[in-house]
Amino acid sequence: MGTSFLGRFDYSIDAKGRVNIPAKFRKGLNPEAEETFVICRAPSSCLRAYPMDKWKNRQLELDTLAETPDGLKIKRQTYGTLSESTLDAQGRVSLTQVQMKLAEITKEVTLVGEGDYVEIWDTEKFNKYIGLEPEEDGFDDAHFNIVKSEMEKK
Amino acid sequence: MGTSFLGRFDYSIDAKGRVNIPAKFRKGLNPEAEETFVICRAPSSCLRAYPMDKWKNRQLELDTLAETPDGLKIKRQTYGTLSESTLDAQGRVSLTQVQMKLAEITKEVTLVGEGDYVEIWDTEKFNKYIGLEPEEDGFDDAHFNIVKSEMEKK
DNA sequence: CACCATCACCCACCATCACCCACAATAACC
DNA sequence: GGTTATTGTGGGTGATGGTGGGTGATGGTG
Repeated sequence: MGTSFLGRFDYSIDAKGRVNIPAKFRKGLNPEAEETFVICRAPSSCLRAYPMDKWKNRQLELDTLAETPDGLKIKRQTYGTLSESTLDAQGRVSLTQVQMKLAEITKEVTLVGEGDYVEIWDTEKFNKYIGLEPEEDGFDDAHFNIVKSEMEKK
Repeated sequence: MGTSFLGRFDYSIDAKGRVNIPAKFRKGLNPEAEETFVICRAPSSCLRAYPMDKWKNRQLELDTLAETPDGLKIKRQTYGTLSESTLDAQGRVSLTQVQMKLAEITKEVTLVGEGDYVEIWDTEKFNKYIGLEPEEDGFDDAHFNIVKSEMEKK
């Protein structure tokens, strides 16, 4: 099975593009994942790291996409930023230049466990996105929009 | 079986039209492929390289196309840019003039593993296509369009 | 049949990455 | 609170992988 990834962790990326994976996540890894993550692009120009076993499902989804302009683009945008990375002896994965450029990662990195996968963000960018600065982030708007649309369904 | 091709790799093409195939992909090659790729045209004016064994399936698909104007055109556009290329001792394939012209390949080349096949692009062209510059690329739009159309099916 | 261009094969160099070790900082434990 | 285990960070090095060029065989052309 493997446990699900939960929690936020802040690390730094070194000159070789290596980022630490939280010990907690490493311990929860499925043996079938073979210590390997698939890292690719996700919405809002961030990265997602799937342990190998979980990635399989995601790939199945991608492969069923029709070869429409949108379908092709999504596939290429995903595969075109993708890499496989196996944990080194210290429990790190490494990012490619392309991935770092896309996610605007420079030095500080934030990992967010979201169940089956881990998102990798530039720390500053992520803080802005979630609106660590109170009252500026649209959290309330998004929340109330959803509540509202739920109510309209009924 | 052979593993599926995954990941992006950037190389350069030499004066003889030779492009490297990632060591990772070579290792995943099926013995039945006999180190040989079939290279042909794909949507968006790029190239696809199928290992011989996987190509067979693609050819079956093509052969079932009806002889409508569209069907004929697709077949001729595919067969008309096609070449077979066997890996040399350094693990490279070579592209034809026609293929390079079609894909606008000059020097830098990007290979994208997409499961059963590998796409070959001019690096600059590909970066523009996938929108490496964040927030300008329509990734989110395409993503949400697909999610939306999935929801509408249900 | 002679000539020339092209391709397949061979060899040599250099950059990059995977692996290894070493240390610092933190957390856990007694 | 002191000691030990764990976790995160950084850097060196040898093996592997990518690039470029030379040469003889092969096939097309006049």
